[in-house]
Amino acid sequence: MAGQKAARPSGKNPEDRVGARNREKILRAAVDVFARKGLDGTRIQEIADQCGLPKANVYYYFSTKQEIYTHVIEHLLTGWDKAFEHITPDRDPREAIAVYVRAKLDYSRKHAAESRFFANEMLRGAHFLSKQQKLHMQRVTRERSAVVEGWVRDGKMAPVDARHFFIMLWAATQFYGDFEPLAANALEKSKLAKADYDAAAAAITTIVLDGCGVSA
Amino acid sequence: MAGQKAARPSGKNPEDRVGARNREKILRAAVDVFARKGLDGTRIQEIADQCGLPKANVYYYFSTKQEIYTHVIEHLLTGWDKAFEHITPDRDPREAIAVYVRAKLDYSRKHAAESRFFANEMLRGAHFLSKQQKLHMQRVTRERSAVVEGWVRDGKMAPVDARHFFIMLWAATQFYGDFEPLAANALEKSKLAKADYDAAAAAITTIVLDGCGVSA
DNA sequence: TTGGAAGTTGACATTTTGGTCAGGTTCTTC
DNA sequence: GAAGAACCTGACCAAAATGTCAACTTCCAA
Repeated sequence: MAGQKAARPSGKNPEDRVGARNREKILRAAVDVFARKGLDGTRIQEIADQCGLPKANVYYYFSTKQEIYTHVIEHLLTGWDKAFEHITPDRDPREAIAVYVRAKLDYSRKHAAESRFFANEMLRGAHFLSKQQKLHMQRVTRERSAVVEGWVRDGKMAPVDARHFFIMLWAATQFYGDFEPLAANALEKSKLAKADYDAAAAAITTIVLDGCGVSA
Repeated sequence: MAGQKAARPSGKNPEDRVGARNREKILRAAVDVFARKGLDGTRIQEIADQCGLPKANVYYYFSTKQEIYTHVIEHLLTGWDKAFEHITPDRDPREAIAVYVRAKLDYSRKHAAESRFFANEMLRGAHFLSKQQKLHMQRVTRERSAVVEGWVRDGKMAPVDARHFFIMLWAATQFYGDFEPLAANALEKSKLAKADYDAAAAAITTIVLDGCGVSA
């Protein structure tokens, strides 16, 4: 009875091999558990349970817990700069920023586990990010900051510091997903609904674009 | 030789007793370790090492790890609403908000461990916050939101959603301390200096107060 | 069809760690 | 100065978790 499993496409090409799919399964489960419990709080047994594999089988694919963790990071960083693609020179800044905020908030809401995992890793000092990964993030940030700086040069925006501007947007948009309990508590709700994210998007966009209009 | 320790004021009043000071020492060390490692990542032995007490002595004062954790939360929440005191109805909103941002960023920088500990707890779902503590935070938020709403009514500010406004300020100001590696990386530095916090304060204040001045 | 590679798994060895305890010292009070 | 409270601590223990292994099944290519 060992090795019993659901019907699968017989593995002609490597991507279809049982191994590839099991790796995926493990990684998916791992994101979730790591996000909730952190690296040390996570028990391999729990990852195993969550993806319906025996623990020893998990160890067949990954030799240590840290190896799983590292792979998860690698996996996640692929989608990190996705929302940035809305920030392009040809676009109207007003619209581009609004769309960016929406996209980020959407990601925070729909991929809360990934987002939290990432936040957790940062909170811990980002020890598991490779030099290369950091450089990638730097490059992407630099590129998109240049776009904002271009807008400023063209007189389409006030002269804001582009990097701090992005940091502010990251912070605001991640907050709702990552620190959901705090945000919900502040809004006096037990948990956030989609409507709250919509309100957040509206508020952030308004404030960032127009300021809070205080009389000078 | 057991019980050997430095000269101390003989304990006339309870606050001076060895116990009180040791509890403090343990709690101080605990904030630091918990902030770096999280609840599960923290070994009592490490807290013990950090405050120069044998592990068994730590257990003399606190019977479980969670008890230490809970005490730390209690301890921290005392200072949570400190920065809020700048938000008062009689003040000019422009100035009050600027000062608030400064104060929060200052706290993030100077008490990075506390701030991270708190973020960590939120990230994990705030399981260890008591109902009472949540209510306290709600009340404080509600009060200060009312102040902002007052400013809006008086025509001193544009009609922003006060709660989301505060959430945004929390997010932005905590980010630099809590996610230092990410912020530093974005600014292409190895670590943040005071000057970076100053720049952050300036940028946040400008953006929030005046918006990024995009042409409508 | 057959041989080796890939995958599976229960049981086990090892290490780590939270927590206990008994026997001590030091402090305070009367 | 004596008794009891407060405090200290090395040596343990039991539970839990990581990681190993050897025997097994399934898959695939020739």
